[in-house]
Amino acid sequence: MAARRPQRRRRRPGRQAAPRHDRRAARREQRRAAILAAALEEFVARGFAAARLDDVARRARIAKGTIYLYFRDKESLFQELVRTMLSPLVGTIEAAPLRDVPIRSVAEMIVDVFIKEIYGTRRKDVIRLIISEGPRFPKLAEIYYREVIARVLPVIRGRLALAVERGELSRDALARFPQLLVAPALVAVIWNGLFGRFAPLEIRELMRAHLDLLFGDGSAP
Amino acid sequence: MAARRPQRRRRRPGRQAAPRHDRRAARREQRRAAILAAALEEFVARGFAAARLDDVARRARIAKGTIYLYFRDKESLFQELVRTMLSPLVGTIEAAPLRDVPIRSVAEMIVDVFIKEIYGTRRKDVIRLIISEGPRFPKLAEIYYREVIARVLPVIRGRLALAVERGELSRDALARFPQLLVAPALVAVIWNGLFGRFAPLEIRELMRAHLDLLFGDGSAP
Amino acid sequence: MAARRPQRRRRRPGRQAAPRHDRRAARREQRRAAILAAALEEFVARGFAAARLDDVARRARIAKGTIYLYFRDKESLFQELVRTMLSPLVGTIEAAPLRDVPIRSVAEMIVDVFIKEIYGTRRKDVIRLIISEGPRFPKLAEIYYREVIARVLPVIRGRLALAVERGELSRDALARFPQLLVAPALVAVIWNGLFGRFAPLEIRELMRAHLDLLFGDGSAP
Amino acid sequence: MAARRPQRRRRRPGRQAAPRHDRRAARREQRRAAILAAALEEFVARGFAAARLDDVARRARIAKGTIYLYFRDKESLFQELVRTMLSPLVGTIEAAPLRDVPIRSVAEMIVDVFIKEIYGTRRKDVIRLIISEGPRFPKLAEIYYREVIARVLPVIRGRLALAVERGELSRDALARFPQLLVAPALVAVIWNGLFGRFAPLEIRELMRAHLDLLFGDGSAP
DNA sequence: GATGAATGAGGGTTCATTCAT
DNA sequence: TATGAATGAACCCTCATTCAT
Repeated sequence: MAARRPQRRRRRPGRQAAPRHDRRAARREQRRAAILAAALEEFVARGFAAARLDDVARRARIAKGTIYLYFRDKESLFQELVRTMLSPLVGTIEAAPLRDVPIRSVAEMIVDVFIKEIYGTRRKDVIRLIISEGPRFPKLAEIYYREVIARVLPVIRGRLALAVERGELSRDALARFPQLLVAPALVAVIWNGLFGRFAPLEIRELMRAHLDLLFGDGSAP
Repeated sequence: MAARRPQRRRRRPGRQAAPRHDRRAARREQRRAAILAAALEEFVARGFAAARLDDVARRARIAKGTIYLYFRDKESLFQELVRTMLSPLVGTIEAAPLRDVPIRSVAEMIVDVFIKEIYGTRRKDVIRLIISEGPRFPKLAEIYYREVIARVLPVIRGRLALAVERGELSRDALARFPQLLVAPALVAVIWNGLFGRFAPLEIRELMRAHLDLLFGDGSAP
Repeated sequence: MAARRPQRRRRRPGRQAAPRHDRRAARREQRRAAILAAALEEFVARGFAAARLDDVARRARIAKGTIYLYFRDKESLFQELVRTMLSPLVGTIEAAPLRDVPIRSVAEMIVDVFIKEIYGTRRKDVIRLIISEGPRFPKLAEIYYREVIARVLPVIRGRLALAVERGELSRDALARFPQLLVAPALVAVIWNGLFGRFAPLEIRELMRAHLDLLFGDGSAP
Repeated sequence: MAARRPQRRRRRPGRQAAPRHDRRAARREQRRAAILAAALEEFVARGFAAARLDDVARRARIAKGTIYLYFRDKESLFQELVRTMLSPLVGTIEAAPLRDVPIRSVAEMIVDVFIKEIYGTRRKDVIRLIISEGPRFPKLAEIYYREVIARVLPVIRGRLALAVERGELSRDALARFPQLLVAPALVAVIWNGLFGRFAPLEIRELMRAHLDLLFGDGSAP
């Protein structure tokens, strides 16, 4: 049996179902993901400056030097982390059929996405990281703005403007400041990160109350 | 009897206006303030971990070792900074005559205080610091919660509950989640810190729109 | 079966005499030794507190940080130094065939070992270090007591007790206080460390005189 | 009564029983002694390098700067400490009527003095300090040698030589190496400093055994 | 590619010494 | 003379980055 090991390593010529190239690329992608996952944990736990690449490497079960084969330096790793975590989310929003449902449902959808895809995942920690480190890394804030905010906000603002046009909304306040829609959700992220131990803030209740204030709760005209 | 105390402190009139002891205490307070001011700049600019006490000292025009005559260590300096910056604000809110004005005015007052005393000052940076560093410094979050949140929030919540009782508010949403009142203002602090260069958010406009959503703008029933 | 282990270690003959792993371990051991040697010089020259790891590194021709790859911290380096220097000596004493030679020869052997293996080597400096720093590093004194004193002393005491039993010694003074045997040698170490410049103490002469006092010099009955 | 305080400060002209000068000198001497006492504690507890003048000052209940009014610097303070502690002892030995008592009594006297005046007092700690720090402070070792060793040793050696001459001693070993007389006592100081917790060494018993070995115990010829 | 030993700049903290009061 | 605040050099230790294997 031990004699077979060498054979496994030599590939029979002309038979590769998956070419060596692909398998390498897959392995590479796997490693990259492992590093990013490890980096997320460490950056979240300690902040950018205090996180140690040594710990990232250990957590990803690779050698410290290997990180530099995948990322130029610590800051670059951080940037890629943010990009990787948040970009997929943008598609979800952009693809949502916002025009075809009542505005209150649109708002509920957006809040739901925030709660499920951000508050309920590690993404909330990434948001916290952006808030924390953004001021020190202009490039980070810029990436986030360009790749997330600048793509999501106009979509939402557009739908809200349409709602005003259609008479679904009697005021243009929300259309002018779409941030008002999710502001409490963001505050919940921060609040629970800081004060969750003392006075946890139930984000679902909070947002229901918020939406009731914005749209009425249906119980009364 | 109490009237005599001041007399003991005054030395013979016309000899020394400020005795040596007082002058020292004054100088000490001045130095402490200078260090705190310098620390604020550096912590805001670089975050806690990356800020260098060397720079704090240089900025305060003192020697590095002098910092340790006023603060036990870097973390202690940070804590004192937060305490010093935020505590005075609490009194303002606590002392406000909230019960005797209509609830919309109360809300406007609170928003005004936030805009003038936080957004318009260095305090907004302290808030940002707390958000950034709080998760890593449980003690910091606790201090802030105990000394600020836990003292201000009940006052506001109480007034909002009273408003519900009095029929000033038709829903109890705000009373249950007073955070909804200032959430957008906090978001404005964060937003402008991150994206002010790309898309500044006018906090006054934002909060007027917010209050209009909550209370109506008076233009329409 | 045990015979196969060596085979597993030897790679194919004629290819690599020393596999990479062994070479690394050897290099590691070499470095460790270099650091310990450098630390000995510096600690002896300046004492624990005043010795600078910077100088240790320079002397060992490595970077400052490298020390921390081999030793947890300064104190740990110090402890390892003491352990490394003294432990090998213990075996020598334990293995000596004390029971089969006359007690005077035993005493001479012990004194010889002290002179050759301690007084004649850097170990005397380590002894001085223990004396100097022991009171401040209880752990150090404990290590030394447990690993050296507690292993050597009973052996010597046992042999002396046997000598009393056998009638080789007419008094039990030495058996009760074996320290009396080497006390002058220790004093010589200290004396020459302090006053060698003014009045060197010839340890061989001193110890011969000492043994003569204890056992007689054979010239007279 | 309070009115008298100012009067106490003004001295009535022409009446000083003790002139101002003397009282100042006395106070000065007192302070100096307090500093030395405090320094002894601190140097003994932490060693020269690790002792902090801040602690010395606090212990002496003076300001840190005041130390520099009495001693040039830390090292100078250390030297003066050693000098002050040991010099008085020398007179005791020099003045002892060594010639008129039997040599065994002389030896017992010397041992007694060591036990009472060194082992039983803080002087043992000073001895330990000299052993510890001497190699790093040649001046210290020199002072000790010149002021203590060089004055005491010849006296003892002389008496021992006389004993040989008189036939009180059959060998000249002790006369040639008077250190042999007190070596075990010195070892006891060191031993108990290091290992007292594990295996205290009873210096009186030890020295009695030692003297018995040197002179016989009288029980047998 | 992967490793992990090695590097060395950098920062928090201490403390002997100075000096204005 | 006495004080104690202030200084700043020094030193331990960390960790991002490099590089020989």
